[in-house]
Amino acid sequence: MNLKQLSDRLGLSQTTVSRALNGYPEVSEATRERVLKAAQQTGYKPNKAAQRLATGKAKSIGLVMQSAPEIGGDPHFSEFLSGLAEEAVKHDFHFVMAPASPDDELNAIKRLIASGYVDAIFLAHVVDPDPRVALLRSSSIPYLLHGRIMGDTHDYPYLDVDNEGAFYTAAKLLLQFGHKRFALLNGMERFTFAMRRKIGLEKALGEAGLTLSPDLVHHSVMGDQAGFRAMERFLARPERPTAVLCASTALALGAVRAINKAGLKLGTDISLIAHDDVLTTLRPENFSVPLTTTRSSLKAAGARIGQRLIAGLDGTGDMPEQELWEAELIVRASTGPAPM
Amino acid sequence: MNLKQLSDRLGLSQTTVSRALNGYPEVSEATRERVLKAAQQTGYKPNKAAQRLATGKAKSIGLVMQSAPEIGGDPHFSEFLSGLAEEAVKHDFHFVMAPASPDDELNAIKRLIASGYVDAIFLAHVVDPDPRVALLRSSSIPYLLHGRIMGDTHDYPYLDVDNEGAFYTAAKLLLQFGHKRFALLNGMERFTFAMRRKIGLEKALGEAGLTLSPDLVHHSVMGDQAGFRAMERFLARPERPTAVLCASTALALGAVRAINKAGLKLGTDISLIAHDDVLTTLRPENFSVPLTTTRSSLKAAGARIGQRLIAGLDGTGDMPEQELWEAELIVRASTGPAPM
DNA sequence: AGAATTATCCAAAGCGCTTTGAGGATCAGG
DNA sequence: CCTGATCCTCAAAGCGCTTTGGATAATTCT
Repeated sequence: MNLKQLSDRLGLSQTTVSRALNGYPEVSEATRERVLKAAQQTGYKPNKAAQRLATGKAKSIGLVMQSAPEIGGDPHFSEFLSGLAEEAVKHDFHFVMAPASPDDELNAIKRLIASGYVDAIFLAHVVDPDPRVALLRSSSIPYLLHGRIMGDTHDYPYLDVDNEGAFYTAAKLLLQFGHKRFALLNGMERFTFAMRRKIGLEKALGEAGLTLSPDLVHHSVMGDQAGFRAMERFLARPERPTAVLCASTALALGAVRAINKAGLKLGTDISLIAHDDVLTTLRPENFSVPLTTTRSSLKAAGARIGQRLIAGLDGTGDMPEQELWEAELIVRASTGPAPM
Repeated sequence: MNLKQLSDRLGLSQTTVSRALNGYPEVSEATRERVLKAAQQTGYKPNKAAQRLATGKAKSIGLVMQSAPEIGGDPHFSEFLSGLAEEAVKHDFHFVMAPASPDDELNAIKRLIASGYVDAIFLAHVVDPDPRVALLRSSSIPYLLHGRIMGDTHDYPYLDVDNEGAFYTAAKLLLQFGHKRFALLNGMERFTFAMRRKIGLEKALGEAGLTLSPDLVHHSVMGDQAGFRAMERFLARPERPTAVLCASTALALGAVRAINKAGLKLGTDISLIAHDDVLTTLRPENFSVPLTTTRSSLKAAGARIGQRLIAGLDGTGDMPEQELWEAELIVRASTGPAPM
């Protein structure tokens, strides 16, 4: 069923039907009702591609999804997506996901923009320098980053968590407890969120006259396996760390296992703080020793990004261009005084 | 840059340019090369919406994503998606995700079909009866299910894991070990995969003259928290189970924690087998006591589904309509003889 | 050389929608 | 009864692409 058929059936012109459907004032209430009812009955749904072609708007936001094996089943990604989705569904938006191999991401974005399929583009996993950001900047399509590039230039729209501040605060707490030897289980080094977390930690240590030993820093995907392995290595060192910062609860899961296996007691022999993205499947409060965390909901970030993007497109937008969310420090049992 | 501009610039007609670009034979090699080069230089990318409108094909597959809070950040979903994506990227397909609140899913599918944005539809989280399947069946759009409805009718295309067989086999192993009291930590009751797993377990028990106590069956989302709580309840019962089947490693994670907390030894006091979807972030072999599992990669399923869907659209397809994958039983340390 | 192919290229229609610029009713006021 | 204003409705153009049915130029055959 298309517009023509529907209007023929109603004995009206396509114009009138289209206007009735889209809420234009030039059509009488009686007619509008008749049209609406007929559309309902016949199950008429406008063809999006045609609509898109005619209006230039598509109520859709695009995202390229890196389909690297390492990033594939990332629960962080899906958690974020679910927030985005929740917001999208409210406004009848959908997303177009263009999967791309990592080396082809730039082209994927170009294709996505040129395709005319999307009204706006969202980007995550920011690195530095990030050619994708440069591309978006020079294109005319609205976009929004989850994360920031490094440096203090704020001439692009983003939503980010204050990762530096989060780990700075976390480190401060551990320093107060008298810890001196810190380890860091971080995400992939190329991502700016990981860089900033490291910087936050180093800053706090620096203020206490300490430095972060490169041997006690680990960068990897944020899975429990990586956490376990890295932690085992850390614990095997002659001077093992007494305080650990983890970039995710998944890493922490592995780390805790290594700690248990080594016969150490979490919160006593060794303190740990993890960043908590509030993943539905892995809650820090449910660890055998509940985890102290810096918390910031990924899902909420997704929802907020959806909101901003959509509002921007609707022209409703009077949104801040940049947003920096503070993470909450939630103290639980995994942190305690440094052992003597 | 659009077709008209490009052809003007080349002094050719749109027809010729279009044909050159799409590999039709009616154009000389010299011209084709000239066109291709110009397209390259100007960065011309055909407008997908227009292409779609003209051809009816869009190289895109649609999926409605339930945006229920419970299902939101499901790592199973993203694991699957990553497989799908990997396959899609190979063939330059993309997906259109239509988020939908659970009570509106049917409409979301209808909209997606009518939108003309997608060439095929994929569905997961099959329930029974599943109105979505009925809808797809009666529509003319190609589709594919991940999972099956109940019963033995095979008149719709699907890819499923033999969940019944997997849990049957798992239960058999435990029965051989002399276990008599079984518990089941399952996914949401309404999903057919959960139903089938329960059936598999019951069948094995039935053959041994045993029955599954309803008090030792738990249905919930597959997160560690739910696993922990349910397991704690099970262990608090006067006659606690000696064997547990878990529908996911995330559930198992919680269950194991409860077991540890109760001071029981996994693989000795209590045996556990989990279904392993091969999530990147949670590997059963990395549990403190490595988990015996029934394994079937979700990601591989995603890839396979992408492959079938795409092949079907290309007409390349000579694919089986139905596929049932057997899960492998991988025995590790979490299973052992029933305690005396 | 003239006719019949064949190789190239083109004009125009059409996909389903929105939107502009007018035209036909309908109603009130003179 | 006629005029101007107010509603309502319509025909047609256009969004950017593919594709059908010719046309023109180049090539081959007799």
